[in-house]
Amino acid sequence: MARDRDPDIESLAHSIELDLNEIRQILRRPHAAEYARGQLTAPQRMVMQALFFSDGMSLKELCRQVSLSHSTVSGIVDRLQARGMAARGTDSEDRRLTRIAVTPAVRQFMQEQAPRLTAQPLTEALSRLSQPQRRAVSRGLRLLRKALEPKTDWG
Amino acid sequence: MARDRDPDIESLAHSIELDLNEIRQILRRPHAAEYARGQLTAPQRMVMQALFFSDGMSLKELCRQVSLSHSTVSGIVDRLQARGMAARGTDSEDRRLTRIAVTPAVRQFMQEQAPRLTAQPLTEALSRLSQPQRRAVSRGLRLLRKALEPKTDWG
DNA sequence: ACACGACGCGTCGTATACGACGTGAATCCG
DNA sequence: CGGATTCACGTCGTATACGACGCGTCGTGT
Repeated sequence: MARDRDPDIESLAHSIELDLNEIRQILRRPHAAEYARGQLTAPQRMVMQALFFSDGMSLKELCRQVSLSHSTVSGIVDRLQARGMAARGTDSEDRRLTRIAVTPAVRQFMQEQAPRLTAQPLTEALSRLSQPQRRAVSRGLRLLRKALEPKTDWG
Repeated sequence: MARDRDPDIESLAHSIELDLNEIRQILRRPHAAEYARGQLTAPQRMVMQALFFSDGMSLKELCRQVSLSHSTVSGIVDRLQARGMAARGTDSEDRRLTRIAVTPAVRQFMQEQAPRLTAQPLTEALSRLSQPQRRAVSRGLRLLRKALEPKTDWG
């Protein structure tokens, strides 16, 4: 079983793949333009947002929050650090951990700009939808994510 | 108007962003493992799939089909070409166009492997869902994509 | 015929994005 | 208590992914 090659599902998978590609592309593009002044790309903004709402966290925890591999996040933090927007420090409890946090100087600035850190194109797009439509989008994504998660046990 | 900062929508946008990230990550990972023997990454597979179902197409058309910028696709075709799986040729009608097609040698091989070119993790995930759930996923994505598309006119 | 703008493509620089590997620190265990 | 294992992180190599730039080609207008 499960080897039954269902053309309908495969065609649906293809169409979903294209939708995901286009959504990803649209979400990536405006960010670079919108935040060009702040020099923040979409992933950088996500990392800064996660850091801002905490007072320092390990790289591992940061990876979990943004759903990216540690090597990717490490590179992002590198650039953030080079710009003086984030700082690395060794945890005093466990010297394996790296404590990553936004710099105090930036923290003040972020406090005012925090609302602008949210994904604007996405927010605007959602605003154009009705409440039931928004729920449909959210539900569809959560369903897909759940179905994709390997560890999830589907009784 | 439209400047009313709705916390609900922003929170929803954040959650949707996380869902999209995780979906993307899951879809990217298994492909590398699944098609490691064929040396095909997910974008390479998409390009090959598009090429296979046509007898040569321009880079522009290829970009449109996979929703990627021409510079990205150009690089992917470079690697495909280096492996001898795709070929470039100049169009005789319009010398600006580059005619991209799968090599005849690979075409024979692809004919047998074509079914395996579909996104397997996605297909399997969708198989685990019921028909109404699949429709909910599809509908949610289409809604989001439509809402994100800038050119779309929303009466 | 011929500048000239529009178009398609290749390339470069930069930023993701990941797996694999190495290093050092903490933990486990005999 | 010392070796093995595990863990967190940094780094490397490769592959996306994009905008910007430049080149050659086409279409247009005069």
